Amino acid sequence: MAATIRDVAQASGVHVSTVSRTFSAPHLVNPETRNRVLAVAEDLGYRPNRAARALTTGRTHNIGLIVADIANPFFPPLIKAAQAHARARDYHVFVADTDEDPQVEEELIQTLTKQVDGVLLCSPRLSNRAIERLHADVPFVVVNRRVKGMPTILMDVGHGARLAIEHMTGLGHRRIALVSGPSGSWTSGEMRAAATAMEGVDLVILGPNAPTEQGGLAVAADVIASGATGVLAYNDLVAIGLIEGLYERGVRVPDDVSVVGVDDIVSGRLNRPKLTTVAMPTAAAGRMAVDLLLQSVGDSATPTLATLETSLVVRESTGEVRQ
Amino acid sequence: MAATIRDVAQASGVHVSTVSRTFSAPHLVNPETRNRVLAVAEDLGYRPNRAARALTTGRTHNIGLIVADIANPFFPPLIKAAQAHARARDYHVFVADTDEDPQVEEELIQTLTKQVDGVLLCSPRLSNRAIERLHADVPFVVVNRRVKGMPTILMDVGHGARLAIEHMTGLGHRRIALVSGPSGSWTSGEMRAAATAMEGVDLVILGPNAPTEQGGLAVAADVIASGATGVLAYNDLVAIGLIEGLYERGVRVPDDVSVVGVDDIVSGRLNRPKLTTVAMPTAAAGRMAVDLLLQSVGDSATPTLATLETSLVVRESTGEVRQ
DNA sequence: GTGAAAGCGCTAACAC
DNA sequence: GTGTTAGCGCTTTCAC
Repeated sequence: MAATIRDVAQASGVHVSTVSRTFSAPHLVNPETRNRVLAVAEDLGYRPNRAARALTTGRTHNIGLIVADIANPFFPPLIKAAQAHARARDYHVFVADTDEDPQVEEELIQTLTKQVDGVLLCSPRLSNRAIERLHADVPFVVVNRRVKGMPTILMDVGHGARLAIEHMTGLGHRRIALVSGPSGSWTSGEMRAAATAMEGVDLVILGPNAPTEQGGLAVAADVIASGATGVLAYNDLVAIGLIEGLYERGVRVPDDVSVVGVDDIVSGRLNRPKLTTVAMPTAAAGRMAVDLLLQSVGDSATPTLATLETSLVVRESTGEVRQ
Repeated sequence: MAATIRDVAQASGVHVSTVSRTFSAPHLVNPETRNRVLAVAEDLGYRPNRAARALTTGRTHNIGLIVADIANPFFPPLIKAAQAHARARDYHVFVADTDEDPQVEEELIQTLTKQVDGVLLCSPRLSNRAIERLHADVPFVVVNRRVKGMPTILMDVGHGARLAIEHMTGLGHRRIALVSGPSGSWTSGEMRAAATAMEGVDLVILGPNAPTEQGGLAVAADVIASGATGVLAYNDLVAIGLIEGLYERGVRVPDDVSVVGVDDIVSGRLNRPKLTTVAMPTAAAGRMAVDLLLQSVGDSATPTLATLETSLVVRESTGEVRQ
């Protein structure tokens, strides 16, 4: 059995409270005693039990990170960044995957609340009502979704959509197709709003579509039928599927049609043609979400909204319109 | 503040132990009482505090999952599967990323041990000595690495390598290049051993190489110089980089050279040419690792070795040798 | 600066 | 079948 605080106390001839202090309030203990305790602790391989500590302090030093789908390439960079950032602040992170199921998500959060100081909700499927209810038990930060009065990280995909469309009109494209995502998606809504508001663009909206390669593949025929020469896809997966679908129908990218994705996942960089895309600041979002969460754990009454900028990465899937 | 066991006891007119029993040993309590307690608990939104429970039972119902790099596309399917499987068994999972740093890894495991019942180590960078030392404090399962006397999940990449090479020789390729991975890698060693043992193959080994797209890109010139017409790459990332590098040098895949990867990451399916690859059973490995871990938590004395089969997925990056 | 003691939320003997 | 009690490993008053 691993050493406990009592073992250390006994072995160093002080009482448990002194040992406790040397770890949680070192300045309160005589340097000499402190060093002795530290030496013994080192010797015994003692490490404070965080769970036991949590019982009295109310701080678990854990956070929960809930994403829709770990295997969706959009998430791993966010998870990685959030985890690294949390750990640098001495927090461990539970990660869980809801498989896009609201039921699972709610159940999950409930069993997690007691073990964490807060939860990071990434693109939750839960209703606002459910989120607000759960919020009574544990602090939240939501990413890419708006829930009133809740700390939020948004990625400004509307701006990215504008950049993408301007990029294409700059290349001479007039008729632009927006391949939208699932109907409930906040991101899709933002893209649509931004695109619709732009002037001098002959916009056609296609969708809703599944946010996957399949979704892109399936919409290829519609894109061709629409007569658009420029396409902004809901995300990179859709863009890649679409390019594939166009290719199968003898339409070349970027020669015949230009395609822009959203997210900047790894596959887009690896693919040929390399995908022009709206880069989402996923890593930054992960870090900032952790910061916001840790901060709102301290003082609960500060809902904040942070909007992170997106940018356009021009690669090979866009080109000048054919004469 | 959330309801505790005492609140429930008081509100339902029984003692805490009875409440405790209704949750952890329901059969020991009178159905009538049990229902009453359950109703009150539901009403109060009571959920047992798992951390507190762990303090007395010694079972946290958490596991740790440590991977080298969350953003490496090899891992997310494993993480996803392990997490889902664990949760189905009422376990939560901490996931952590060591960024390939042994120092970080060891420190991480140490702070995690008290909060988990066991740790899943995926392709650890730690020395065997360090692993064995840590093992005194917490059960482990290691994936794709051999540590004596430790429960292990291996993916039979040697078999996959044989399949890949046979596939290429079957297409008429005689001279085959093995683009190996980092020198310490168990996977790379297995591939090499399997390839070397094959007869009737004119094998040339290139490497070690970085396990990344860059590694593949950098080795392209050597592959061409080697005169090989078939290549087995350390993993898909390397294969994709290599194809890119060959392409830049005017060498076409599969027309001039056939390339096989290992892993079966998403990008390989999305890329053109779609990658022929040795599919690693990552999801199955994740699930099985959890099973093994949970089992070895029960009875500590059963180190087991499970070897999972790999398979060859033939897609578009391999073809008949040019006449 | 250090010790004593209570208590965090829960389980596990042991009584009855 | 249920109550009583001790205690898991730790922090935190409160004394001294």
